[in-house]
Amino acid sequence: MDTPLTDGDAHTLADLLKALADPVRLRLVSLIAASDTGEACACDLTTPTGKSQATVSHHLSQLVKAGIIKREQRGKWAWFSLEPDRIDSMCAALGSSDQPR
Amino acid sequence: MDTPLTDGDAHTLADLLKALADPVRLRLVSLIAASDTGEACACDLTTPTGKSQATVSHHLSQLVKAGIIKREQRGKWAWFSLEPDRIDSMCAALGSSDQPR
DNA sequence: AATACATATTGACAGATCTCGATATGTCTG
DNA sequence: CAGACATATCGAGATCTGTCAATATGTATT
Repeated sequence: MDTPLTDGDAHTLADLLKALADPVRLRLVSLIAASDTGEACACDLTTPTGKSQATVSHHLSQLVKAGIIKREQRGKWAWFSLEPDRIDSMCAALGSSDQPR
Repeated sequence: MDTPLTDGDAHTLADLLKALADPVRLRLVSLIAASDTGEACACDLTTPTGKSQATVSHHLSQLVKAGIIKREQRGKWAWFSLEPDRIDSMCAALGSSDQPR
């Protein structure tokens, strides 16, 4: 990168990083990513994290708000899948700032 | 990724992401990355962030502790440069978990 | 050694974040 | 429509984080 991040860009990127910077949320993302179909039901995500239903729901909401995963209601279940390219583009934004020249 | 992150891996990754998930620290990293020589003196990093000297010093310490940048004392000045590959390997760890298959 | 300067550390405060139990909302089934 | 079930939201407590003024530490200069 030739020019440093603007203040605004830094805030935007920080928000995205923050959404990912939690062990429970990383675990949720990787559980979804590791599923055969690429999506996972909220009901299957509570037990593996060892957190309460309320806590998991809260984390899933944060991931949705950050655009990292998306939510689809199907009957009484909520299904989550990765928002394609979101993490990749975050890495691209970071990658462009770690080359001294 | 075929298997989800372990709890330990998730914590490690989260710590690294957290170190980066702050507008001021992102700004610092990008200022260092954007410098001609690939390194920057602490004295040149205070003004652009608009924060106090103590705050900037604190953020730089966090980045060093996370292994994102390294510090070199040169006379009375402290020079900082990026720790090569640290961010790249973080992205690699993330990238391997955003492919449904 | 005394002074000046660059950076780090300390102590304190405000605000954010994680967590949970309790409750509300929404959806299916009988 | 009543009951059961899945998920979201609320309210509150505990902990973590960003910030700064004040002070300490370390380095060079005279």
